[in-house]
Amino acid sequence: MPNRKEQILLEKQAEIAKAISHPLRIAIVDFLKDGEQCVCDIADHIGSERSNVSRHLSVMVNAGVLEHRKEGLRVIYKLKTPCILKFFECMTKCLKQQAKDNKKLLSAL
Amino acid sequence: MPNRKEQILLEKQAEIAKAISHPLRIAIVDFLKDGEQCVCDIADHIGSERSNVSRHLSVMVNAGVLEHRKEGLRVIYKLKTPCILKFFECMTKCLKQQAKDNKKLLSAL
DNA sequence: TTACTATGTGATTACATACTCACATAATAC
DNA sequence: GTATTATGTGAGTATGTAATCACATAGTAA
Repeated sequence: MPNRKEQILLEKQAEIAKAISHPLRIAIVDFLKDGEQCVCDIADHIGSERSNVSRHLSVMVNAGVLEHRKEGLRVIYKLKTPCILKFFECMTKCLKQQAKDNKKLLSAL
Repeated sequence: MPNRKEQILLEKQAEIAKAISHPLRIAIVDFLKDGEQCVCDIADHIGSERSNVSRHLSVMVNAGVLEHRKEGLRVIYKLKTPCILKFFECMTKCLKQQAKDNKKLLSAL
């Protein structure tokens, strides 16, 4: 039974996790780790409609994962906090652990 | 345009992120960081119906975030990979960064 | 056996999300 | 001015999710 403050923290944390809980959004963040990009290049890279990509990007901006600025016709998006990349290291670690467990299970059969 | 292998990796990563992208699930993981717990104690602690908690737990088990074992009448859940806790450090860092940005913005007005 | 407890699941409802298409807006070039 | 390009958004649809209730199952105890 969390109190009001804890509840807000939980919701904020959930919002960040939710912001990257989609394959396209993970691909976008991974693409942006090498530097900022415009919507059109992001869309080309991940292979999805620009309107769809635009929506995914705004979700991540609202969660505080990305930031953007206008530059002529283009809108440039980039990672807001470098620590978001640590998520990916964590997830890769978790997946490796899972793979190891599966292997162990498999060889035990 | 990711290939098949990359696509699977993206989906797995998204599944892990999705597994903790809910306030109750974050509260559960946070509760379990101090040790394994049964469903009833988890439900009591986070203040939600057992049936609901049971479903949240199974989502996290399926994503490989938690594991469980039976002990008499109880089913005991615990964190599968300790690295999942690093998620929380990352998220807290991101939130602190956001708070700092907001403060800066506020004082600039 | 019966009674009780812990857990999980089917069915339902309400709500959220992802995607596509068409269109609006804003900046640029001519 | 018109044309073009990049981006974002409203509407619609299809799908997914969370929560609740009722019930089934499995283990325990008497």
